[in-house]
Formats: sequence, C-alpha cells, structure tokens
Amino acid sequence: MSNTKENILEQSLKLFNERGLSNVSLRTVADELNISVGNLQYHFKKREHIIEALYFQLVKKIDTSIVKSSTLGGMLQSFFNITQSTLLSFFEYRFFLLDFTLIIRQHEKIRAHYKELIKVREQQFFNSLTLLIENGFLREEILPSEYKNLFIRLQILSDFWASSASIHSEKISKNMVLEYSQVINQSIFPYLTEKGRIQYLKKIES
Amino acid sequence: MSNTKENILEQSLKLFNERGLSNVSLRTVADELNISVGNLQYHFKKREHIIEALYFQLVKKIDTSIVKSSTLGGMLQSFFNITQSTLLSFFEYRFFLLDFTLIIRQHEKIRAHYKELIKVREQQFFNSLTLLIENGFLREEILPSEYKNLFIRLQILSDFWASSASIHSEKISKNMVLEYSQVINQSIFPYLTEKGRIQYLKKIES
DNA sequence: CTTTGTTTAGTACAAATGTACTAAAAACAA
DNA sequence: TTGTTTTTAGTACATTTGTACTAAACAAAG
Repeated sequence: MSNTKENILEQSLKLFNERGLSNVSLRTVADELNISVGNLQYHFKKREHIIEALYFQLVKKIDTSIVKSSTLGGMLQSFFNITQSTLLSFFEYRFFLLDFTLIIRQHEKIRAHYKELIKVREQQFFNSLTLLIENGFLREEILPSEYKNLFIRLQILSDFWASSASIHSEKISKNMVLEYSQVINQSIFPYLTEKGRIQYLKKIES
Repeated sequence: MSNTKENILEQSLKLFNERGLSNVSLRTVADELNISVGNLQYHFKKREHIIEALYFQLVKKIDTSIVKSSTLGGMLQSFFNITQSTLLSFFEYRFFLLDFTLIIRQHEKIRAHYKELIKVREQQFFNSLTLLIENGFLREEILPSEYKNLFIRLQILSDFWASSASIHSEKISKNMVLEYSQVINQSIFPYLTEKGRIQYLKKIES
C-alpha cells in the first residue's frame, strides 16, 4: 500500500473520531494532509471506500485482539476480557459507534458483513455460556429465552455505550472505556452461581 | 396553533420516521403538504425549530403516559409498565432514536433538556428500587454501584434499542416494541427475590 | 533517451440544502 | 369600505459536497 493511501486512512480516522463523520469532508482530509482532493480521489474514488476500508481494519483488529484475550486467565476471566478488548478496539474507531446507524444504513457492504458478524458472535457467546454452565459458574436458564435476551442486551450495550457516553460528556476518554466495560460485564453477575460469584469477586472487581 | 403549523409538525414527524432525519429536507415536507417552502418557513424560521417542537411533544407524551401507567397494577408491574409505555412513546417519534446522537450533538436546547431528564429518571428509578427492596421483591446490592450500573445499562437500552433493531430489519413494527420492552425489563429479573420472582412470573411473562 | 504507467494538482460541475427577501393574497378589524 | 395583520408563494442566493475530468509531474523500465 502506498504511503499516501496509508496517510489518508490514518488522517481520516483521526478526523472522523475527533469531529464526527458528517463534519469531515474529503476536502477537510485533503487539506489536513496538504494534498489535493484530486490526489485523494485517485486513491479512493468514492468517500464510501475510505469508510469501508476503515471498517475492515477495525474488524481485523477486533479479531486478533479477541484471540489474544480469550487465552488469558480463567474461563470467566477470558469471557470478560473479550468484552473489554472489543470495546477498546471500537474505541480506536469510535466514529463508527457514534454514527453507527447512519453508516449501516448507507453502506450495504458494511451492513451485510456486520449482520454476519453478529451471528458468529452469538454462536461464540452461547458456546462460552454452555461451558460456564457445565463448569458450575453460571446457573441454568429459569425463564425461556433468558440468555438469548441477555445476548441481545449485551449486543446493544456493546454497540451503543459510546453513543450514550457522548451525550454525557463531549470527549470519550480511554478511562471511560474501562468503566463501561465494567458496567457491561456486570450484566453477567446476577446469573452467576455461588462458585461463579467467588471467582468474579476474586478476579474482576479489583 | 394554526392549522398549517400543526400539519407541518405532523407531516414532518411522519416523514422523519419513514425516511430518517437526514433524508427529509424542508422542500420534501412542503411538497408533501402542497404548500410552499416560504410558507413553511413562516411557521418555522429554522429547521431546528421543527425538531425541537417535536421533541417537546414527545417529552410531554412520555410524561403523561408514565403517570398513567405507574398507577396500574402492583409495585413490580407498574415498574415494567413505565418501561413499556416509554418505549411506545419513543416509537411514535422513533426518528429521534435513530439519529439520537446526531440530534443531541446539534441541538443545544434538546441536549440540555435531556441531561436534566436523565437526572429525574435516575431519581425515580432509585425511589422505585428502594421501595421494591423494602417490600422484599428485590435483593439488596451485593456489588458496589450494582444498581447504579444497572441504571446505566437500562438507560442505554432504552435509548438505543431502536437503533439496534433497525440494523436487523428495515422497519420497526409495534410488535417489536413490545418484544424489546420484554427484553429490557428482563434485566431486572435476576435481581429479584423469591417473592419477586413469583410475582414476575405470575403477571409479566404471560 | 524514450516510453509507459503512476501519482499529483487544479478546475469545474451538478445537485442539494437552508434560508433570506419580496410581494401577493387572504383574513380580519374598524 | 378601508386599513392592518397574518399567511402564503415564489425567487434567488450562498454554501457545501461528492465527484468527474484534464493535464502536468514523476518514477520506472526498456
């Protein structure tokens, strides 16, 4: 990949994060890089292409960070690690979160990919859950669809915590990411067995 | 309020909900109503004013519906009624939910009002919670900030369930609103005592 | 050196949008 | 009726934005 192309992506990401997607035009990016719009357009014929390229960067990043964090610590720990590292990745590309619905609406490619992604995540989630139940960390379902609903909630929380945070404060700091992953992860706590709770208190809340 | 003014608000709401805020210009609204843009501008000098007017309609609607639904049924029931009726009100003004962050970012007035609103809600939430605990429906906190975090999650879920839903399916139906209020309300379930659970199973999940 | 392909700058254009402004029409009051 | 205010239509404008197009500069290969 040429240097200019990399620079464009890097600068776009920075500006998108800082000012929001709709406040950054191609001219803004070009100006900031001291290159012409024509040049920028040579590398990305359409504005969409920049956004899509960034999306797939993000996906890649999340994938590798999940693999890493799921091997560290115990069964319960790795479950929480995944949430946290996902949130951290999203944080680096936070403009996606802040204009999530807009992007999904306008970018066919991203929408299609994201839908598939959720399916995979759901599968992974239920695999982990089954494992946790089998090992006595998590209680069985009491209500029908109880864990399915939990997954839906976790999904919403992962996708929109940043939007919510941005309402309360102008900028999102890295520290807030950690706070929110705590908040989200705590969704699991009341479903834990005694054994699970002990584990939780020992490792997570510290 | 003049008839034209009402019509503008009504038609704007309809179009915003159907096509999304950014796909509806003043001309769109005027055309659809068979009036001139000049006329529309006589009633609303700025585009913002339409959106703000709709926002305060919504707030009013939520307020009255909360009062109504909180008197029906028992203590636990009324708690869930509030969630459901809030979601239903939001559903009628769903364009807000779909472009929530954008609107909050751009509309100083709305942002300020919304921040205050959240504070009031939090107060109400904790009042209800205390009541539920005192009456033995809800267990005490085990973790520090456990219920504060629960509130944060509920807040995010209420504000962004529609955004999430819109990713999965093009249109949001009224039936989906009821499904999602179920999903959201179920957040409370694992915190209930035995007494609370019995009550929950008797009345809510049916 | 010449040729060929890549990269860059510059210009121009079409479309959309919010909004300001003017004047006509309608409604209303005296 | 006459005068005044409210309501409506029409036009025009400034701005922004994505993008198409052309040609120059540059790099690399033969």
